[in-house]
Amino acid sequence: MKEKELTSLAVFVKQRRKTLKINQLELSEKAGVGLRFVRDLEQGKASLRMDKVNDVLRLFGHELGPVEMDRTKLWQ
Amino acid sequence: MKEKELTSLAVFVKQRRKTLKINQLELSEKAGVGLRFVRDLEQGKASLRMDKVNDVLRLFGHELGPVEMDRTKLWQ
DNA sequence: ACTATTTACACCTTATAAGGTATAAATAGT
DNA sequence: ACTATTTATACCTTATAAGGTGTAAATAGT
Repeated sequence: MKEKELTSLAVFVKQRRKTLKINQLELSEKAGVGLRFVRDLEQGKASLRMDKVNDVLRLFGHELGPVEMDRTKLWQ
Repeated sequence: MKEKELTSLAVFVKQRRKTLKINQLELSEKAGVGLRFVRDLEQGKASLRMDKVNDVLRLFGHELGPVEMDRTKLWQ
């Protein structure tokens, strides 16, 4: 049981992709990134490159920016 | 004249650091990243690793997340 | 203006993300 | 249940970020 933490970013991308009714391959092509990258992104990999993530987010009219940490994370 | 675009993330970090009255070296130590990384971050380097950026943002109670693109960027 | 501190930039090495391919698992459609 | 499609995981190579060191430029303090 891996229980990998699903980040809000991962959830965001997956949900947006679903709304567009496209699969990971199509998303990767539209974004100009590799299929493997989209997979890693939706799986919550933490060490991705910002510029590549932004290539994907741009399709949804979004980009990476600093947001307040959710308070449950603040004390560890 | 380089005219490197200063991203909102870069500005955010620099401003927060200033309010804490610490220099780049101190920030890098607190965050557990290299000095060079902090420099690149404040200079707006686009290809940084998300996890390292988050190591810095955590000090300010923030983290990377998807935010709406500012509308001026939407059509190029 | 002078000096000390801080920040920027270049070169180099090492660590690792990105991406391809292949396979397995999961999910959806009938 | 069966089958097709989609998604996840592993192995490998290549590209490049991270970080150290050194030097130059910029900024701040007097």
